[in-house]
Amino acid sequence: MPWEKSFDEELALNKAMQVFWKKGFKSTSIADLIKGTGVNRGSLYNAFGGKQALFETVLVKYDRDRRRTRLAELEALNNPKQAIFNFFDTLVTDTLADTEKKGCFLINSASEISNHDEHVAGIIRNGIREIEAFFRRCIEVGQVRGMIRTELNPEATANALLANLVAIRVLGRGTLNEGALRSIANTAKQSIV
Amino acid sequence: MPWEKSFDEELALNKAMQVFWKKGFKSTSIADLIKGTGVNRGSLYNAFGGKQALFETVLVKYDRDRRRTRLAELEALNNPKQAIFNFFDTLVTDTLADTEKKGCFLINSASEISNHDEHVAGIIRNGIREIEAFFRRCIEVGQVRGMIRTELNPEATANALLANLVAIRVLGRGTLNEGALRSIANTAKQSIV
DNA sequence: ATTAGTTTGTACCAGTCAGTACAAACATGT
DNA sequence: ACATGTTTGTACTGACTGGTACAAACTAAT
Repeated sequence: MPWEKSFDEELALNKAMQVFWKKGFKSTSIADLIKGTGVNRGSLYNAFGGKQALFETVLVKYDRDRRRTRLAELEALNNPKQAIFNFFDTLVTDTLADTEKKGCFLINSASEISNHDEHVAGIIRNGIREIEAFFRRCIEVGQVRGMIRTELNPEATANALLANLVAIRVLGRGTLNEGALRSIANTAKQSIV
Repeated sequence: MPWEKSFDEELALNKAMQVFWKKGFKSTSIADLIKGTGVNRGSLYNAFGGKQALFETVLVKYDRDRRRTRLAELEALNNPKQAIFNFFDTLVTDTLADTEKKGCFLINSASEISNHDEHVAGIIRNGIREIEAFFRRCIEVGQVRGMIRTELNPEATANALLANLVAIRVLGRGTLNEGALRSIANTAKQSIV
């Protein structure tokens, strides 16, 4: 009967993710994916469909495995103010340590959103919206517990935090230096104390 | 002796700018540029060099004709607080009116900065730095004149304004809706009152 | 009218693009 | 040992990539 695949599908997806993450959809060629994953042409098309389908799979995987688990992790701290502080501290640390200047796959995709169809755009919008919702929940809970200023509008403040996140991710890929990035992260943190 | 060009070089550059602006460097093909400018292949290479050279020319032109003159215009108001308010109001208006979702050419380029060489990266960084410097000058002058809170750190606040600008430009291309964009612009304005 | 110096249009190049076709390789079930 | 049905590697497709070559078209000076 069937024959087992000679490659680890999960591993290949993760490697494909790295390639798309670093280069973006348009700049990634099938040849790049073959090289990056080690999976040959036939198997790649057989297992994942074409470039578009693979990108979508990998973006959803990123959104599920990284963004979602990361936010759940922070929310599990059960300390909303610390969650937001932790978020921005880690954000800057990661950005500075990221020698490949990959940034955030979701936000990178958002900035080339016009290259994608409505379905992918929906995945992106949803991911971004959930980040904003995470910030909002943190603020609301923090306010109830008296850890965050109650005069803040949770919605507006969440949007402001989102804006700072996006700017750090976009400009952290080679435009701004460490000092400026830290400054923005600091503004984000100060906005809720 | 020589023969006058049959096309308006300035006009062609502006049309080429539109194409690169909308699609980005990597996604723009020579065929796109020929169609967009109306200039044929031979003349295009003759007048502007290759794709890379044309992009650089057009980016510098944008930086000079748009970013620089816009900031000079605002600075000429001689009312720093109003300049910043005006900046963010116009920013949102423009973003919402921008049916092509082009965003800002400079910031678009910053988000694909890894596709470019060091020279182009320098142009981008310089443009961004000058925006930040504009914000900083506005804040410092505003503080001297008692129009802006003196407890604000001009540098940090300028970076925060820059962050809000970038987020509106990036997420305004199809990720966020009007309400969220206005919310971010409002946060920016509120941060200096 | 001839010449000189540019510009213009088109044909062409080699390389790359995403995607397909398909035979050979293969491990399992009989 | 054989049949089964999937996986794998490679050759190939036609379209597109950025860029070049070059003859024809052209204007201005002689």
